Amino acid sequence: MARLDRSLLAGLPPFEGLAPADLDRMLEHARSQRVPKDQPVFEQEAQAHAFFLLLDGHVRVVKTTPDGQQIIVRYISPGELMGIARALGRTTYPASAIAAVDCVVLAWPSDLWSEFTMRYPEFGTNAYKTVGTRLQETQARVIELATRQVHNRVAHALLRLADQAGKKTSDGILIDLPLSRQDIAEMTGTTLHTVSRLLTAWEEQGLVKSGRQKVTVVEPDRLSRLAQGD
Amino acid sequence: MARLDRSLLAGLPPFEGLAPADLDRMLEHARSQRVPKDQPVFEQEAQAHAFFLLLDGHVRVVKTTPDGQQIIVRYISPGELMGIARALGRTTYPASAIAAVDCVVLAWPSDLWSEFTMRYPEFGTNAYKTVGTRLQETQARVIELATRQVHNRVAHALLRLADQAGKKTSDGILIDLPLSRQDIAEMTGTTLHTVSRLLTAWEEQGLVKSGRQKVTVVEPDRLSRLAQGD
DNA sequence: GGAATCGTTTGCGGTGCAGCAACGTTCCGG
DNA sequence: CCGGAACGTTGCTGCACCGCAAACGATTCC
Repeated sequence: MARLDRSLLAGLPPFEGLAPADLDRMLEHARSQRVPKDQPVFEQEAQAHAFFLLLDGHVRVVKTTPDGQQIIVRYISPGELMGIARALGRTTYPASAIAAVDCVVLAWPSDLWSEFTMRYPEFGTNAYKTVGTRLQETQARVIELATRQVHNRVAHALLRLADQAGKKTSDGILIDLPLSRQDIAEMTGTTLHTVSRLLTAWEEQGLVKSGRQKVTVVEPDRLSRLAQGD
Repeated sequence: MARLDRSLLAGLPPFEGLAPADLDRMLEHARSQRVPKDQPVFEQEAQAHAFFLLLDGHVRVVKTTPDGQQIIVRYISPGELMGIARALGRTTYPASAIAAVDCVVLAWPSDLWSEFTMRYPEFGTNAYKTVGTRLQETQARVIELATRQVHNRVAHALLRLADQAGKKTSDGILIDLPLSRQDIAEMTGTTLHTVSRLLTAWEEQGLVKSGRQKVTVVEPDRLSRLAQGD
């Protein structure tokens, strides 16, 4: 097991306000782990034996319906917790988490969850704040699905991704993870065909540039208007 | 202020596992309040000065979009907490809560939230479990909106309401609160027109009976098949 | 370097559902 | 008891979007 450096983690949201000594104590129980691209960190319905912190990379959280359709619930960025089934009062994972690129994660046994939240209340507070935030985000998504059209939702999804995983380039903001039309469709509740048509149309208007598993937002402002308004 | 009887509250989910003496201490700070039908318990964007427990009645939690569209987030039943903005790390209410019928609620000042969750950890645990449950429910709704057709969603919504506010009658399960076509539409992300068409079609097939602001589920099983399957 | 695979594009047809409009029905208040 | 408001129904029209199918480029793997 690699030696864990406290200084890399002290600033992260889940550990905000936590005493350095307590952070060290938590890290003693953590296991660092590499997860290659397209490999699962954890899988839907499996026993939640561990919870995780993403250190590096990007993770796709996916729910599969009984009839096999997939929905991308969210993308996890470095510094975020995931697989915190215990915080939801569950013993199994409600979704699968797939490494979108090669990732590094920290893993703790789920048994430690209640101990951590009790012994380190700052951590507990931060964790529950995360759940609260995700509830609000998810509710916003319900609203969007119920009231907005596909092109609004796709534009909004691209903006969120650009914000979350964007990398400045000469062309604009490159979404720095492999992102297929199918992925975008599963984020927005549509089909890859419709996404493809939208992207080619937007490319003609100079709003975005896109290629195989790759999207660059060229004009965030105009895209933002597309997302909200009209 | 009416005298509050502990025995009426001890069994409720939010107070599960809480010592009777602690429950009494919490009730000392509570204010009981009548809310007439169609009146707000709290309103979206307003300062979250209080959190509530519904004692009697049914409350509609509604979000209004910037452009004025409304979405019914959920219905609250007796024994449930609501307006717990503090648990989400917010200072304003993310939605409005409207009494669907004459209601009785218990109200506590929001300032007591952190005190309660710290001093009575069982209450804190229960409250955060509520948030976790709602996150899962909301995510299930995202899946449904993204993958199922309108008639599936409407059927499912009716079944949930029947389960939550159903009253056995000779005809079947009456949803025991005023429920307009518009309300159902706002729960499922469609229009009152489509809901009306669906209900008349289902009435012809003997699945439901419905009238002005009133729906009775006659054949839950067949409706359930409509909700999931085909 | 050629074949197989995967992601993408694009045309075409079909349809689920929204939007509008008109009308009917129930309820309520003066 | 009457008039109006609120809720519900229903026909028609349109179109946003899906689903299928076929073809095309880019990648990967022998």
